[in-house]
Amino acid sequence: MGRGKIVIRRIDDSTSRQVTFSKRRKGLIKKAKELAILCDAEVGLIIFSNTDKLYDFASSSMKSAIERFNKTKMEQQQLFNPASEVKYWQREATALRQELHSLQENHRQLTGEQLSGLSVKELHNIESQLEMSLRGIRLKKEQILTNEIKELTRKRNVIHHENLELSRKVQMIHQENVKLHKKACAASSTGGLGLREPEDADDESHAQVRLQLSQPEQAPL
Amino acid sequence: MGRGKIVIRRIDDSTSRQVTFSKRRKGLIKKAKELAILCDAEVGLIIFSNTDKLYDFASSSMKSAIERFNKTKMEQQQLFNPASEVKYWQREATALRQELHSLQENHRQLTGEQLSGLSVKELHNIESQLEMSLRGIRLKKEQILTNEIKELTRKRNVIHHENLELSRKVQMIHQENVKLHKKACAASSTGGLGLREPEDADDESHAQVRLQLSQPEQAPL
DNA sequence: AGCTATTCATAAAG
DNA sequence: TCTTTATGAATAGCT
Repeated sequence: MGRGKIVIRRIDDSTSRQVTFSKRRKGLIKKAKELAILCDAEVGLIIFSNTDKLYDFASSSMKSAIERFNKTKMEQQQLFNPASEVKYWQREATALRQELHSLQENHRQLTGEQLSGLSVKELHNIESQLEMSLRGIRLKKEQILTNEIKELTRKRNVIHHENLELSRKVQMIHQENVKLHKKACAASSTGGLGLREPEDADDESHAQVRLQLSQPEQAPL
Repeated sequence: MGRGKIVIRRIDDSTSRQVTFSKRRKGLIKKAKELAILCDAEVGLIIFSNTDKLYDFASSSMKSAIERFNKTKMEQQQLFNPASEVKYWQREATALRQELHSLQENHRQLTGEQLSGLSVKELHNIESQLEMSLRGIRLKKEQILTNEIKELTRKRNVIHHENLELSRKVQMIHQENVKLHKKACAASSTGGLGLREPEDADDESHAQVRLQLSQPEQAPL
């Protein structure tokens, strides 16, 4: 699978050998990973370059792979002198792993990743469970949204009332000014000068602006 | 590198998984050998199938590879002396516990047990995930049911055809009997006795029963 | 390190 | 499992 076919024998040129090692090592580790995942296998791979550099891959852990290997080969189980504490932690890890696996399976089923080997009845149960979960999720979401809407409505009402209050005050001030103005006019006409009655002053024109908000309605739900 | 592209994830179907395992294991071991020869490397490969069967390859010997691995690792981080071995397993347990907790939380959320503290966005994501799961479940269920319906339809057709065949045979037998009966009558009238021509005998009356089934229709879906 | 022309590995089907 | 075949991947030989 290259520009040309090659014979499988030690590559003499050290540079080429190094390059090929680098490429093929990567490929080998990739394939080891794929095998472990695709086929649910435990894989341990140890590679020493001819310059004594170590590269390794283990689907779970190399320790696990080696121990399993030794156990299976029924060889020296005394390779690591097992203190009782070690055994304790090993058992702990085994138990946790077991629990993890069982939960992972359940999770895969719930996620719909691993549905083979399930009966219609089992599928139906999972379906029901998912439907219930979905109802729960939606209920919770609606609760949150409802609360947010309520809160917003409350704030809007507060602001609306503040606005009404302000409008009223502006109105009052405006009327006060009109009264004062009329009195002033009466006073000036008594003074004999025929001045044109002025419109509202520019300063006061904003009092005419009605900060009218739409009426708050009851929030849905 | 096959008829189609595949995603690297656990193969659900155990038969396919087994087939793929067999092929890829061979390929992996071949490449491990090639790497060892081409690049003058020491390679050790341990593979356990998900049925606990061991396959291995070592360029020199597995013992050598493992010992060299342990030696290198020990030099690197003293991992396998008793004191740090305890620490190793403690770390292992901690990591597993962490993974377990995270998965448990995810699971609880998916199940709708623990929804507090989630934002609407997060809830929406979970909702989408659940909807996808549900679609998967339903698809799978429908597949199974569709297959069962197909199978039943097939069987029904087979039985229907068998029934038609039987009806035909019964008809033939009936007609044979009618012919024989008429001959017998002719013979007896030649004999001069004015006997009344009889109806079909009781034994033959069942030949009239038509075992008619309703026409099989195409199954839905 | 990249880049292709090739060879290889293997997914799917029988 | 073994074979066949179509295709996607890996990689040998160059730059």
